[in-house]
Amino acid sequence: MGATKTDFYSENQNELAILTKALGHPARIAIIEYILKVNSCICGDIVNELPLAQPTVSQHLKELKNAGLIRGSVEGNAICYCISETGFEKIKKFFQIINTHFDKKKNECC
Amino acid sequence: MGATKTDFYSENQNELAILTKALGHPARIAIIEYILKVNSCICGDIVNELPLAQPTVSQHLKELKNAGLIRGSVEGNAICYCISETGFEKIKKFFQIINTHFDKKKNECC
DNA sequence: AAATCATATCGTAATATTGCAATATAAACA
DNA sequence: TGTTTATATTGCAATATTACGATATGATTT
Repeated sequence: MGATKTDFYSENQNELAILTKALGHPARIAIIEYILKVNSCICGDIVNELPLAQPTVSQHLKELKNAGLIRGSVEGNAICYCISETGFEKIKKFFQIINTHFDKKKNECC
Repeated sequence: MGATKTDFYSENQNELAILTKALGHPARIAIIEYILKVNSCICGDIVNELPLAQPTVSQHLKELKNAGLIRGSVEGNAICYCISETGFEKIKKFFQIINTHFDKKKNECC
């Protein structure tokens, strides 16, 4: 018990869940919004922006990176983070399907 | 430790995190996709569709409903679930901002 | 080479989530 | 009224997440 039955679900379902789960924390939403604002930044910038310790921010960045929502490139002794299109493209497709649902069927419901 | 510092983040950030968190599980993605396919259904239909016990499905439905992603209306002794626009509209706005980011700045990055 | 700066990793405590058996609730039907 | 049907709630075990201090790594600067 307690462990998600990942094996049962489709690859696409698991992938989508990983992406949305990565966004499912206010700190990570704040990080994404901050990067959107400044275009690119380093870990230390986010530590100054959020009420979290450096290891915590580093961990959140790791999760966003693993999900494919941000990208990090070595820039001297720092690491420059920016938004990655690959992850967001996949989520975008999912929401396009939902929009189609509302448009076509007008969401007729009980 | 261990508890999210909800107080610090903006209402919009917390709300977005709740919505994406609710989608951040393959079972709940599967439930949303199933409802999209059949338009509306009852809890028992999902129990037959997924490898999860009835209480587990009920719990996932509760989370999706609390987040505002689905709606449930009493239909005799069953409850009819369908997709709710309110929740998805909020996520949609967030992704529109991200799309603007890619369009305008062409995501110039280090 | 030593100090500094930036980030990652480790270890751990607090908390949250996942899943289910058992049980409760509530409507429909015989 | 008793039974069936459909869903929700409770309680609990297993697991996962969140957060941070301490520490490691690795590049830059003095």
